[in-house]
Amino acid sequence: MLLSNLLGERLREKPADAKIISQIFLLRGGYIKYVSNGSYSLLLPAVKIAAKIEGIIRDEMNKIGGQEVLMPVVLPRELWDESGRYESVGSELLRIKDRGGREMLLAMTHEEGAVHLVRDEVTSYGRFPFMLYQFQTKFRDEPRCKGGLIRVREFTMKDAYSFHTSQKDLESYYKKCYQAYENVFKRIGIPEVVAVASDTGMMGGKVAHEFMLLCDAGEDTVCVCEQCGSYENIEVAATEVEKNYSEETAISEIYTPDIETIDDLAGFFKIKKSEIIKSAVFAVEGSNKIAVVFIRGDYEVNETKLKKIVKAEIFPLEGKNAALEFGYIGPLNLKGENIVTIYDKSIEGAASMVAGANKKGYHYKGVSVPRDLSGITFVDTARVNAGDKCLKCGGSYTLKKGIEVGNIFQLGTKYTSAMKMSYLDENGQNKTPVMGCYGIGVGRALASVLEARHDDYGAIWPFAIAPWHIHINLLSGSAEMQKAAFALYNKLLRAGFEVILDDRKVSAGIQFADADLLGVPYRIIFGAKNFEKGQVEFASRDKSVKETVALAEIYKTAAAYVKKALKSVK
RNA sequence: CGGGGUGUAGCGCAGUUUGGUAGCGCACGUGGUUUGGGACCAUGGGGCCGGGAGUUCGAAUCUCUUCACCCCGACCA
Repeated sequence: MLLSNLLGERLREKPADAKIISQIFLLRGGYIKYVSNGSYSLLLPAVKIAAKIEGIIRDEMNKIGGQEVLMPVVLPRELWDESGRYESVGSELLRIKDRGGREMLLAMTHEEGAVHLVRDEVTSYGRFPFMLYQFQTKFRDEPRCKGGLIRVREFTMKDAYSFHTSQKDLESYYKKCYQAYENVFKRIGIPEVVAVASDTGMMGGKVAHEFMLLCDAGEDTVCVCEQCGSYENIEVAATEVEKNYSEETAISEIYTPDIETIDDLAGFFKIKKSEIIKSAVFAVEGSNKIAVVFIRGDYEVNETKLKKIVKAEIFPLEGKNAALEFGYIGPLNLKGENIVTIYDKSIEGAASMVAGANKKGYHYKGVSVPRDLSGITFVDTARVNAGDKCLKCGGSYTLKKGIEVGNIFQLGTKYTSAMKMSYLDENGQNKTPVMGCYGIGVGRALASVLEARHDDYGAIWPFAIAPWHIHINLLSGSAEMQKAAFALYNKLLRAGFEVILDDRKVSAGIQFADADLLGVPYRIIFGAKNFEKGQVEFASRDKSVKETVALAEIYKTAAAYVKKALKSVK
């Protein structure tokens, strides 16, 4: 490739709307071009990197017995009606109509498609287990996209689906896939990706892991215990709340005008937040019920946990409601129709607490949960705080941000039973297969590598996924030097190496800056001064190699480095 | 969907307060001097000032409206 022919403008300045490292360098380096909210065109460097990432994923999927397929992006509504997801999934699912007015959808994931693909054919236990996968465009109508390729509406995803005759078999395959994922992330250059125990969300199923790159650009919060090496998504992480409550005291009603927030209360009573019972109010979707959660003042409600408890979508409620006195809601004397009260474990046994009196301008002091409330059960709805105790080892949690690059789910029979897939077992009995699914976002993986592998000037692509192996800078000089550079370029190409030659007549500074943005692992520099002495410079992008080589030797040197690198990534 | 902000050339921005010929830097074309970390001189091309409606002799600038984008929150596989 001649750089003079490469499409994709490289920018000197950071685009105003770009916020995170990978987005800035992808835009500045001419890898991607913004089209509209959450969609980008990819230019050659990004396409080449994505293809290499796909190649590595494909290799690892094949190694665990996967077979590649390709399903349609546009699916008929009927298929999603079978699983119930046409109704249950919200507006992230883009619903469209064809010319005949038939209802279609842009598949955002392919459990339905995968079951449809195999259910007529695989009707005997002898055909199990198997896994199929594809690389395919997904469209998800996200409410808010950001971060370049980190969170987009249209993207390429590797999605895989495995089918089994037992949960046990699924579990053993799940382990293989887990290992395959670790291999993928290692091979594409981000071995630091960790597996995080996670919620299964709308996918259903029991066990799930997210593979996360821990970094500040991440949108998920991961609860990490350094002591025992456990990683959990904050959505599922649990802790045992530290309790040391004071003696019971008599209850009294206190006039607290305009003291409505936890901070104000703590200040007013000169107490800690942990001495307050907080009330969090949520609307429950699909009913007129209102869930009121009583939780200790130093904790927040984890909405994922709450969703599971009320078995419905929930939305935080603020402001006016006839039955509730916002700012003064408490567990005692709470009246009102359609109110569901939920008590978090953090207030179990709590005494001498401050809580709302359900009367405008008043709070109670001296509330004792064991004494003043009866017949209640406590559930875990609390969002873990940094420093909380790890349930596994007693260590203390830290909270970190992470980018979810991939995920794996044990789905169980949610889709196979809903879509009436069955097979005959050894005894001629009808059985429902057990499913797993496994995804990796290719573009997100690309962006994640960039988040982890860059310097102040641009990308430092790991060799295995770099768009080119060698970048030749041809600075201004004699016609003879030009000839030599092109001769080397052609020789390397013929030998099968991927080479980009900067043949533009621009200053050295521009050439170097653009080379840094493109992040190619090895660089050969033809400059007049060295060339007069019969030499060229050979350097690596990560600065670990920099040597001046005789012109006669440069092919050998470059080929040796690249061959060695090629071998190491196999 | 709620709160805040921004829309002016491919990119980064000024101009809007106080209405009066649409500007600067980078990028791009041409000629020349340069050439190892984003050179310089000269010259040129590129704009419905996000869209619509209004006020006005006159609107990038004032009013109304609409759209898009960004940030915080909500949502999210």
